[in-house]
Amino acid sequence: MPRGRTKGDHEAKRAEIAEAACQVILRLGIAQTSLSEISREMGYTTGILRHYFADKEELLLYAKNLFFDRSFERARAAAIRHDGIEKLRAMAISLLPTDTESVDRYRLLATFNGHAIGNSRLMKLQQKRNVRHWHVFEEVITALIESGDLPAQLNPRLEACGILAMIDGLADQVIMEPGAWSTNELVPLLSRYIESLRKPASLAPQMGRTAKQRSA
Amino acid sequence: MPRGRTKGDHEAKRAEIAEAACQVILRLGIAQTSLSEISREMGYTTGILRHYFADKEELLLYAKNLFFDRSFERARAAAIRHDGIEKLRAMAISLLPTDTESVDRYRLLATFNGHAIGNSRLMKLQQKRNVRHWHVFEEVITALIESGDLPAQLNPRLEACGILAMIDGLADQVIMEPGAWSTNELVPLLSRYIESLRKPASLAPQMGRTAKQRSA
Amino acid sequence: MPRGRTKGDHEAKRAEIAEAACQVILRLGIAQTSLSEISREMGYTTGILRHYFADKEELLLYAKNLFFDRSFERARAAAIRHDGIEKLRAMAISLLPTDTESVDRYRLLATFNGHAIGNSRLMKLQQKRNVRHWHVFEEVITALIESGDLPAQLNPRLEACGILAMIDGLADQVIMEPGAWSTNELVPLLSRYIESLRKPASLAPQMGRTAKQRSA
Amino acid sequence: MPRGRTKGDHEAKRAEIAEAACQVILRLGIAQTSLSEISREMGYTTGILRHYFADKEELLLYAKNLFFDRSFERARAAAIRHDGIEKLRAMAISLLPTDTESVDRYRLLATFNGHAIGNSRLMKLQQKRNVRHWHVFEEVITALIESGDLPAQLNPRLEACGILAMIDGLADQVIMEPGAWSTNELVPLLSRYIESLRKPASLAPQMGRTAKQRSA
DNA sequence: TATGAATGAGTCTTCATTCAT
DNA sequence: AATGAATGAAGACTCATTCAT
Repeated sequence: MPRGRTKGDHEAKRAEIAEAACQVILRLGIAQTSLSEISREMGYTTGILRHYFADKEELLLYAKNLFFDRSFERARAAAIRHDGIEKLRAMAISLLPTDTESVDRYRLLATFNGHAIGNSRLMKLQQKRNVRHWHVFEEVITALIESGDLPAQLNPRLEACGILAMIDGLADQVIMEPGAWSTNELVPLLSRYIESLRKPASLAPQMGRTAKQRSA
Repeated sequence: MPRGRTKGDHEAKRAEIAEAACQVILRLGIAQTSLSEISREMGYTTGILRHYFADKEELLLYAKNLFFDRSFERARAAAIRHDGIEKLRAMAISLLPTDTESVDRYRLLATFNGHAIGNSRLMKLQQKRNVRHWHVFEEVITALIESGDLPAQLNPRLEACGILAMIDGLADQVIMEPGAWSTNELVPLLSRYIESLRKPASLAPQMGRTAKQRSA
Repeated sequence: MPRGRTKGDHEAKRAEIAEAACQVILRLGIAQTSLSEISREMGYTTGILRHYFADKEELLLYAKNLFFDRSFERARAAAIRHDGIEKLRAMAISLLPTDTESVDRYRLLATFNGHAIGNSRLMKLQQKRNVRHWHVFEEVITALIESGDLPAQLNPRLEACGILAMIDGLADQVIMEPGAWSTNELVPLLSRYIESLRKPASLAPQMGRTAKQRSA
Repeated sequence: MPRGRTKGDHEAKRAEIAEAACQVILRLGIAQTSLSEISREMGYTTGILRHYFADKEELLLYAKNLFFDRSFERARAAAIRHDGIEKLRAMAISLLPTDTESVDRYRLLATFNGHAIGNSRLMKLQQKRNVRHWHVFEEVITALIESGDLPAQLNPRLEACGILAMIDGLADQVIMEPGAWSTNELVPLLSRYIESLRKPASLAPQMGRTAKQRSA
């Protein structure tokens, strides 16, 4: 082999760099995340980054995708062992921030989301990830409706959005006060939400914000 | 001396600057928000900022507080005209992102939250705001339990967290795809969630992520 | 006047900076002309350049224009005191590099021309300057033809190009060996060239590079 | 050992690299010409250059010489088939930029000349090339004077400079607007210039720039 | 109060060069 | 001979901050 180095290393190194970048972000915040700090995190010098990424933006983008695009695979994997509405519940719960690693993942998500505000290019990329995410849920919900496990009047797209909202919202709370919420509290909360999809009667005729119908 | 309004003007100018800062953040993203851009937004030059804020950090902090500390007052105000569980619903709905202004408020929130990751000082400040926020809900929920409108076994603190999670989570979704979700969809979703608090039977005995108990 | 500084300074400072840039280019070459060297040349620090120029390219462009766009005004001024073919001669001679200052001007010209190769944007700008330059000559030649001072069969555009070529070519030679050519040598050479425009008989029937007509 | 050609290959590779360097310079400009771009132009990677050149400067110098040192051989070759003043004309015309290749040669010349400004070492090298260049013309002119084809009062050194100036000056114009000047225009112009050497009467008594003598 | 000139540190980016393979 | 990983220095550019007016 006349190659000075092997080719496989390249992608692995990109991942290593991305990992380092995430560590720095979590430690110092994205505003203080400099390339020199990232390379120092790895024990290298700045110049090396150029071998693997065209510029800082590409590096951050890669880092973002590397970690988040995997999360919905996790959800799919969690679903596979369950049936009926349990499938939905298993998926949702698998996405909850339950340990340091998953909390950090949500901290990174919050970072990248915040970073995308005001940057339409980044925002579009975040959108895409998000859409892919709730497609996973949408599919399962649609199947559950067809199988009769969930009421027919549910809008799968909206319900997928709702579940994701609940999960992300809880994650936001956990991020903010890591010690304040235990898995034992969050799981039942999320379970009850999913359970509530089965009796969506009250969803019927509600309009806008003045909503006075129920007082009748 | 007729300059009695001097101090008031001073505070008014601080608010004006903070407003400009938020506009710039929404337009360019916080990473691209420079002091010169903020002053240009107002039609002034950089030097003026020094008269009103010690440094950039103070300015951003002030901007953040100015807009977010008001949001839960809005919720309180919305609650006042309602009774029973309707009070809770009205508060929640009043916080939903329904127009450009409120969407922008959540975009700013996402920005500041992301910006606080990795910066413990900022994070603590965000926490405080958040705590104050769900205290408002906690109080109302506690009152509703006492009045019998909500089941006694509910944990007010946790339920407040849940409602806020739902609202913030929905806001996150709206931020990402502003046109995708209408108020007519979000309000019933949120209403159903609040409705589900009334029958928390299923909340009882759920553990961890394996959760197979209910299939018995 | 509530102004911190006067406005007139601004343009003057730009010229001062441009002047410094040219000095550095002449001393170190354009490849070694860094912004820090330019600011050091002026006794300032690097940051100041940003007040007056968006980036390095704009600075260099401004420097180029500042010095070269004036040169053909010099030619026009030189022409004004003369008539007939003497006008042409006076213009041409006024453009010759005769002292340190004018030699430096041609050294800068060579630098900027070389710098524009491979950069179509810069090249277009150089073109424009050049075109304006020989328009000055073209006009005078056209007038001299009409007045009968020069033969009617001359192509003013081509002859303008020829005179400029002669001048620039001589300047190139002078640049390369500053001491080798005296004004006393160059002026007669250029004069004879201009003189030769009066008897353009031989210009008639010459084609391409094989040119065998004279052997007849 | 059948590697008798090793050294020849080495030199051939140097030329190949130099050729690539020139292509990159013409495409991107010398300021943007990086070693990695040069090696990429050849389909190699950066490391290879080290085997053939000590550093970048040596490479560029080699590239410069490779192409320009050949040009006056071209002139000599063109001269050989002609006699009398035709010899001079043939030489001059052979140096005119008439096709893409020769235009590119002058573009490179302008680049290297510009690059040498402010760098005395490079400037001296350019000088040497230039001197060799007009020595070729000087010799021919001297011979033509001796043979009576040109007037005795001509200064061969100065006239060589003049012819080169005319050629280089025209080349400068062609470089700037490649499509603007045809060979059919340039050749007669240059021919007339050379023709004018035969009647150098007017060269006699001209001084400085005030030159009013001829109006007597 | 407001300006804008000037600073200077920090960051990204480029790139020639080295070297193990 | 050729690769490409890694270095490290240098340069452009950004920007918060200071300050004389």
